[in-house]
Amino acid sequence: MNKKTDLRVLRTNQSIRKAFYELIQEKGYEAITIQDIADRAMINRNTFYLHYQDKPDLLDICVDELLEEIKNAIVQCPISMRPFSISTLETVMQTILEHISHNTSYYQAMLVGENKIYLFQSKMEKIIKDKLNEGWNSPQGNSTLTISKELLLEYLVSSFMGVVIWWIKNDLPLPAEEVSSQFSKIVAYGHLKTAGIAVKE
Amino acid sequence: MNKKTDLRVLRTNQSIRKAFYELIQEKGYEAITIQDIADRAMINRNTFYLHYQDKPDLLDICVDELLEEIKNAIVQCPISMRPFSISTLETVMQTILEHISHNTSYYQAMLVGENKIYLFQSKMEKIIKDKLNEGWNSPQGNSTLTISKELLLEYLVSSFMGVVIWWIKNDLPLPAEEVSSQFSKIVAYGHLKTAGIAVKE
DNA sequence: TAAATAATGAACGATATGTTGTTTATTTAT
DNA sequence: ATAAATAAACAACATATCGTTCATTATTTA
Repeated sequence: MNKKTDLRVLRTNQSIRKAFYELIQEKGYEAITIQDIADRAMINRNTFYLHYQDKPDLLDICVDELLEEIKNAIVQCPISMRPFSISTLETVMQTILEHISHNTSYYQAMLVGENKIYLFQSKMEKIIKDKLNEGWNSPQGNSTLTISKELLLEYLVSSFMGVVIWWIKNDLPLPAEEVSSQFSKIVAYGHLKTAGIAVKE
Repeated sequence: MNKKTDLRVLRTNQSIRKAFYELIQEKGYEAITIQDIADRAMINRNTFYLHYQDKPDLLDICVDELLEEIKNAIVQCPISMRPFSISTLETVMQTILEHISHNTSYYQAMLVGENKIYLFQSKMEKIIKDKLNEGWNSPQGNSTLTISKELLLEYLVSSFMGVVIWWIKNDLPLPAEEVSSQFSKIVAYGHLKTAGIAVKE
């Protein structure tokens, strides 16, 4: 009687999700029709509407479900920005990378290729930004930054996402610990010096 | 007789572009119908098809025209990555920022807000990446980087775009020279130290 | 086994698309 | 200034997708 106990509901729903992720990678979200999903999931087009309002509804639910997992993964990571603690930033990234490594195909569909879902990236950026922002909200009084905090956050989030996406796109070429370790070093010391590139004024 | 001399063509085309940019910001690209554009531009729906194949065609042309200007702006900027020269990176960013400041409304529509055009950002990232990549193509032999060059490029481009978008989003709060100067310093020395934030191991 | 409910299948109106003609208005060239 | 060229307007069309309704069939739960 409960919606989640009826095997038909579960099976249909699984088929829809699977078909949807496949089609996103094949033809991109916008090009997908409800009939496409129904055909691939081998259900009647009408059945789709018994489970989701429309295509954006399906996308939102998929996106939010994945992001909810990221939120849960990092919620207990401690974070401190003043003083900046390398280990905490490293922990956040490593936690996220490890979560991604257990659900690679989903994140591949969401974040890689010309059919990637920019809504997902944008929402994920917000989550990272909020998390990093926590580190500044500790009651230590305002100090005098020579750069706008907003600019700093933007910079940090952008590079963070850049590295994460690079990692997924290249099929996780390095262990999660190594990527997060290198990233935090780059952030702290400047990536050119970290990489061993000479700098001339 | 030439398509570009007939005032009717020019006027109609201008109306279409203007309507298109407005509608992108108002309701987002996907929600726009050809009829919307025709109504706003005060032309017959049919007339649209005399100028563009379809909606994606119009978008592509708008995007590529803007990007062409960016390409032209930075094509003559010298760039060197080994040794890394702060001034060259600074020059590239400053050139781009100044170009943007002369066409703010277009870049606002393309890069800011929930209706931004991710295709544009993605193509712009590629242009920046190619440009930065030039700096490595000088014949100096392979050196041993401690980080993958691809990772480094991804990091650089992501942070570059992050700063640019932040700048546009906040209505160009600082002069272009200052943003590009600070950015290159962050890149070279690490943003935390640049910002005056203490780092603890 | 009976009741509940999920899924099917057919049909519908509404909306947007892209195309094809024809007519009107404007521009260019003679 | 006028005639030829062409852009734009207007109407009509077939097609596709959407979201909904309703009756019927199949499956699951109680």
